Amino acid sequence: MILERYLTIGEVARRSGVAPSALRFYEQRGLIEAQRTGGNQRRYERTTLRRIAFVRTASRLGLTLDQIADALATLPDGRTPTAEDWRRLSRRWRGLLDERIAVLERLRDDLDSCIGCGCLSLERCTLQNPEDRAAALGPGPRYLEGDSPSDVGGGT
Amino acid sequence: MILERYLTIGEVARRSGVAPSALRFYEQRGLIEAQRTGGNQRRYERTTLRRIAFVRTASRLGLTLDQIADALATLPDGRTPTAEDWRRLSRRWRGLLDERIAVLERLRDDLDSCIGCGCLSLERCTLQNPEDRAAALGPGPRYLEGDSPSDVGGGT
DNA sequence: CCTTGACCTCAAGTGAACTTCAACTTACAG
DNA sequence: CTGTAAGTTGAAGTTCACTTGAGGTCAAGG
Repeated sequence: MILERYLTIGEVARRSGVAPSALRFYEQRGLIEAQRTGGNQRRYERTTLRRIAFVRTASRLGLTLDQIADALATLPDGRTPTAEDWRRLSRRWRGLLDERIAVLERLRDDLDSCIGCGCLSLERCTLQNPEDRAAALGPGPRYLEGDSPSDVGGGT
Repeated sequence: MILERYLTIGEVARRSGVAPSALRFYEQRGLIEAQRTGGNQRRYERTTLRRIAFVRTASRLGLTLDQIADALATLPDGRTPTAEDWRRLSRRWRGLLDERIAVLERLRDDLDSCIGCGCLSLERCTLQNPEDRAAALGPGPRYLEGDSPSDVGGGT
């Protein structure tokens, strides 16, 4: 007999906005877990929704799934995490966000001065400073946020 | 034009900080071009350095190479681009940057209020608002679910 | 002439975060 | 009991921006 009402993967997907395939993927990566029915189907505890919320939010902030897994590993083992547990983890994002905003603002200022001269000179322009590159956005294009940048890139 | 000193791919790589393999890749994607020697080696015009600077900077701002190619396509055909040409293109980045910064700031504010409660609640938390999410990641995760997670009141 | 280092092409690999596919199996309403 | 929606697996595919590797050529100095 099932006292607690567990959630199927479809229910979790609907309520979290995360596709079933992504949930399976998260499980594979050790981010979430599930019970199984006799017929091998996943059944999620309700607290998993909060865990997924954490993962999605951290992901939006630009953390990799590995980093998120690390953060989740600091949660208490035996018991269901409390609000304070989640608070503790979330607080760490604050600094990260501040940093990223600062990097973008610096980039914007540099851009302003470069628009002034139109140079994009490799020798002089701050925009071309390789040191900044590491700090900027990590590898590859991370569009953290949505813009359909197509209206800037031109075309269509 | 015969007097112009052309640059080898290695020289361009050193001066631009972009790896030779990346330069070949950019060429393949139509972002830059080069003359060839009798022995089929690339020789770059000096103005190519500025073009590469543009590509790298736009890339740092989060534009895809396709979008950058579109932008470059608006440069005048016949002549070497002037400082004003580059200025015109760069100006369009300004708005993009502003937008991105604004989004991150909003996210930070939301985070602040969420840290207050530690909830990360799917029902209440702005951070979990699916509308934001659609805008969040551009290409990539596609959810086929059209449901809003606002069903079932009581919750956890 | 010979060696060495820079260069060439094309194909395949990388990594992040998923999605899609094929080929089943399970859960449950009627 | 049966039809079917929803679930299962593992492998492979996707996108982006490159890098790496194999196998070969070119340019320049001694």
